[in-house]
Amino acid sequence: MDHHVNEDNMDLKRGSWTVEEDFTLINHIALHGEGRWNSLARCAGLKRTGKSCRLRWLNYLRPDVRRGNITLEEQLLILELHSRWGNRWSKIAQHLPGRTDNEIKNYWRTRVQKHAKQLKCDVNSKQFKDTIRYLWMPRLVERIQASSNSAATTSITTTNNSNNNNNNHASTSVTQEYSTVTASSENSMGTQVSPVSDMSDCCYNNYPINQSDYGELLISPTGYFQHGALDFRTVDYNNQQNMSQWMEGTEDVSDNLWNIEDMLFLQQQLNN
DNA sequence: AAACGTCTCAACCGCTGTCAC
DNA sequence: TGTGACAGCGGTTGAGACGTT
Repeated sequence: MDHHVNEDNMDLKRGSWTVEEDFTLINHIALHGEGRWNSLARCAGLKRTGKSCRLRWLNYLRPDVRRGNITLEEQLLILELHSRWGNRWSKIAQHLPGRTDNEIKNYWRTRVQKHAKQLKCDVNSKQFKDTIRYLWMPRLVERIQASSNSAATTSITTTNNSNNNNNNHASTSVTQEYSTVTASSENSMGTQVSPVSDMSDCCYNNYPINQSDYGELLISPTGYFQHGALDFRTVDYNNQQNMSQWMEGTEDVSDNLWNIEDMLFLQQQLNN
């Protein structure tokens, strides 16, 4: 058997896909459907493994795939779902329509882990997770609110069309998701509350929400964040320059969620 | 302009789970 | 029950883009 596999592998192509290969794969799937990837690769005349064809289709060629520009709402959802499930990328991707596990994984590695590195703390540490949950995520919610409010204001001043609510659907529903999970997870104080009951509950498309609910989302379920119980002294902030660089951030949306108040708060924690 | 470092993301790899036989 | 084929997952890599000196 190995001999057979090796023989087959001898002329297998690897590396980047060409336009012609993409075209062949798309056409073949349009005619015969996806699945049975090894035989699909053979029948289509592609000198690729079934795995490679599957990956190319799912991550790039599929018509409903969305790439680039991960929105604030999506960032919030990724942070939240990762806090719940860890590196279960495909499971997380199921709740971001059009996004692939690969893209979410890349986002996490390039954006989120970068911050942990800059702070010189473990990305899996409780401190970093709390920083995400009680500083980064509320900041995202604020920004989502701000952008949806300004969008609403703009549309009110330009038109009285009652369908404008649709513009805010993604941001409202995703913050509802954040609210639900924040209230249902375990924090670093060890408070255990009930998990979300059903997978379908998690899909942010399913959540209607009132704008007035936002305020409550910004308060941690136990309130411990407000009174310094979050012990940032255990985080290695000796390199204050690194922290400042992180807070002041780069052009990336997720890097600009910090303002001077956050910095002061963190420094207070250090001094206590 | 060139050399170098860093970042991004598409693609690959190894492993595990599932299913048909 | 064992085995092989395949699908799917998470971790890792490397080419190219981009920024800096």
